[in-house]
Amino acid sequence: MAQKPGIPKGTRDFSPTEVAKRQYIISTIKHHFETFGFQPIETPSFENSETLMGKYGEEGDRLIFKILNSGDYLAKANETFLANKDSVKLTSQISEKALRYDLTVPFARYVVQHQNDIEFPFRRYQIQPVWRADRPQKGRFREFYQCDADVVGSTSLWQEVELVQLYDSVFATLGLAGVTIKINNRKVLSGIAEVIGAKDKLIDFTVALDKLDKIGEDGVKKEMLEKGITDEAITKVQPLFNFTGSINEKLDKLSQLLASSEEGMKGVEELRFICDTVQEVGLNQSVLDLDVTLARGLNYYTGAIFEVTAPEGVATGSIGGGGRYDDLTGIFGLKNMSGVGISFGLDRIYLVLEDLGLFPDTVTEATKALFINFGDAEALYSMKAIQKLRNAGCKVELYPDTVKIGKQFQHADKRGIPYAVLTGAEEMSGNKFTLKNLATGEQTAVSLDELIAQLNK
RNA sequence: GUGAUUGUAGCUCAGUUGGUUAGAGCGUCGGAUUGUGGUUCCGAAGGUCGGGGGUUCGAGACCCCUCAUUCACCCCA
Repeated sequence: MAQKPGIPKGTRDFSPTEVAKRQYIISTIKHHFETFGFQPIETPSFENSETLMGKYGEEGDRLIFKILNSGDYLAKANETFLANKDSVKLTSQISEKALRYDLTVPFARYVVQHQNDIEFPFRRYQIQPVWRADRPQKGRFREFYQCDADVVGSTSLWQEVELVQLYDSVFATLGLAGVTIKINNRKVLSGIAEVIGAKDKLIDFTVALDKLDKIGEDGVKKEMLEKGITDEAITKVQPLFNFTGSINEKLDKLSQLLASSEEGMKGVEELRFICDTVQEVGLNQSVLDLDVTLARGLNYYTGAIFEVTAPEGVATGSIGGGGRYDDLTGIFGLKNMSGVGISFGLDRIYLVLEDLGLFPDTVTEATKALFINFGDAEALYSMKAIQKLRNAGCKVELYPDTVKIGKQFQHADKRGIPYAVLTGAEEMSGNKFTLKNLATGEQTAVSLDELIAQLNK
């Protein structure tokens, strides 16, 4: 028991079935990315630490997996830091590389590094694992996949419109009804903070507001007070706690609230354009909703903010998120390069589809028919047919050992193989094959051509 | 990082106030059944009770430490 091998917490092995299901989601997402004109890139699993550190806030830095330097890494370490157990300072000396924390920052690095070879606006997608040194819990892993689509080099709000449509297309194809695409705008949040005179507390303010549906109105107010936001300011945002109505009604309310804030009004205008246009064009299945409490942790967003939540009743956090970032490449020295992107949380989408039983049966089907092995002569006869079947694109295989027929059937059954092919002396003499449907039990004698036709259906 | 939770067979779990040789279901393997599986019946294998220490005549059970697990918070996909 105790000696049984294991894997690090927050990581997972994937069985053949699980991989098949994951591939199904990935290929759906990929298909839609390409339909929308995005091109794939890949970046390394690990980056130089300075590329990642400081981009996700203090909390983010703590959650980045650092890679120890090779060789005698303590030799160069500062004695004082070591003696004082100053982990933060020591880390920067003994670790120069780190596992990527998301795909957006490496993408920004990529854009800056390859700016002369890129034709802008550049639409790229990227589907790769990322790592976070988090405590795992439900729907939360230390290694998980992100599927990102971003556009850089255009400030046009048509990009935001398209990204909403992209979300909608993917979830419609996956058969996931009742998905809500929530939208907000950083400028609106900034505007609110400005109007209530808490502009310096923007982050604290938004983080608290974001928790409204979780801890309730009183909880949010309490947290805001703890963070030093005044009673007076909280009174001013009172309307936000009961912010209901249609998108247009909400936008009108926001206009009144933010009338004195230039930035806030800009945000409202942006939201109005995106929402109006999306409604005009229409969505397949998803619902677009304006949620002023939507904040998201990443502080590099400057315009639109997106978050996608699973249908009600499914216990999972958000299954996607994204937004507009006007200056992400700025930190790497490339100014005026606005980008906007969205991300799909593969692992969480998997959990939701599994929960709702939305994986098509065909996803996990592998081998179509198993040839029963009666002996070497029969196996040779089978193998000649198998070669032709495979050339014709049929997924078939021969049971490798001459064991009891029952056992071979059982094997096919457990593998979920739908057909068995029997080739004994009888079949060989008539140049036939006995094809048995394992679900119904019915079996028929067929020629090779008929076999190919049957198994290719 | 904070607060809880649970560790007994491959899996899911029983196990009485501390008391002989630690059980069940499912799964695995063998047989009934040498050209017919998924049903049924019979049989078998499989355990350092997470690890270490302690209390006791006696510990799976009680105490301490430790490791692992799951969940919530922080944060986030």
